[in-house]
Amino acid sequence: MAAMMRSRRTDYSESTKQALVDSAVELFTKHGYAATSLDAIVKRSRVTKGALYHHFSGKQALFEAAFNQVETRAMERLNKVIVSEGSPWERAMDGVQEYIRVCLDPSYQRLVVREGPVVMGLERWREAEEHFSYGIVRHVLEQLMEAGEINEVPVEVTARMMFAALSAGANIIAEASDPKKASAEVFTALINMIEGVRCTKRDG
Amino acid sequence: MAAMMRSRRTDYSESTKQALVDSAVELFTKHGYAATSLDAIVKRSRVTKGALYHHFSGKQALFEAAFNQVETRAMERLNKVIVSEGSPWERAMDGVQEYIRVCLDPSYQRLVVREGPVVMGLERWREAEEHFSYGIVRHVLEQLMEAGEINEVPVEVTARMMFAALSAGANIIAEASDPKKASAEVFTALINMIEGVRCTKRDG
DNA sequence: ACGGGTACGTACCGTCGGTATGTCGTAATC
DNA sequence: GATTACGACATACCGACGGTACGTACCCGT
Repeated sequence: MAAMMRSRRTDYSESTKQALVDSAVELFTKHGYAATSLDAIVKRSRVTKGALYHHFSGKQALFEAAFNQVETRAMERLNKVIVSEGSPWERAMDGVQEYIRVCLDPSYQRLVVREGPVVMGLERWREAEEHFSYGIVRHVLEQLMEAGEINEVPVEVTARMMFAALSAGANIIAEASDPKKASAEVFTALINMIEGVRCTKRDG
Repeated sequence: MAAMMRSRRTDYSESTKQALVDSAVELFTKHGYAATSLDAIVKRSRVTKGALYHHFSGKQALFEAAFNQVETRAMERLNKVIVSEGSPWERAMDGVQEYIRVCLDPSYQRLVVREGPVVMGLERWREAEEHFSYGIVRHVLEQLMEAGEINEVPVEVTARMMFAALSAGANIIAEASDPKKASAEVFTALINMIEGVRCTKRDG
């Protein structure tokens, strides 16, 4: 017997759920969490609050769904770059550049970087970041250490702080009147920071 | 004619206003901006909403008053260290250590670092930070460059990213089970980052 | 003493997150 | 193929909270 056929109802259901998440991402990005009413979200999704509360337990849960969607998309982009060929150092540099590009996405900035910790609470946010962007930064850093590219450093702490510097850099670029110039400056500033821990035996 | 005597009424008025700000700082720190109701604040201050709306235009304005109080106290501590004697490099290091200590204040973390940009909006927050902590970081960095301690770098960008790394480091320490160890790790990680831009002609 | 203005207190309104309940269509069961 | 059961919503409503309108007591200069 063939696998149970996917019912039409299920299609519709997932479609509305996806519509709710999409609307949430857009409106939360544009106006922020607090300034976005559920009425606005369901209106844009052409459903009612009944539908929303059928799929999600509340406003926070909807935010987390939106958060996860944005994070997942960002992580997919990053992973492509990280696993490509090249030396660990090169891949790390490519990763940095790609992450800066990721941070230029307004949704990523607003939902993940800025409002995430406030809305979800620090604990849950950290938990989520562990599986996503921060986890990647940490992974890259560990690979660099294993490859002998950089000195031994407290990984956890360094990764977090580098991650924060990265996010801040992305914010600068996003607001800059001259993104090209800002992007270059951020990149050099980052390189400088990383040079501080780079193994002295190697050269550029 | 002598200067107008400070009336008893004015004393009372400022006292209530101060009580409102103090309550705001405490409750916002403990439960966050959204989870703190005005009713709770006025109850703790033993006044009513009429008093609150007489002194402040709304919840946001009250938050900014609390924000400014926390920031001002923090800045006073930092300025004492920065203007003390010693070489630019030493003063900078002292400043870093003191700022880490400042960041251990839960009010500073919650109001200034985390909720500030979300509640006040990025624009107003940046504006405020320009006069406070970020302004100091930038100032120290410029002094180091003038003194020839570090290489020429894009000041604005580097200052912002260093500032972000600092804040992240403070967060780590605040949550760590072993604050002493975390504090040491954060400090070394920071030194590493700064070493990346330190002028190579000099030695430790 | 008295008019005026400051510093509040009281009562109320609109909005918004959340809930309880009804309804309609589809899918499993016989 | 009629019946039943359940999933996927819609509708109506509640309580909490931010904000407003208005009233009032008290001080202060004249």
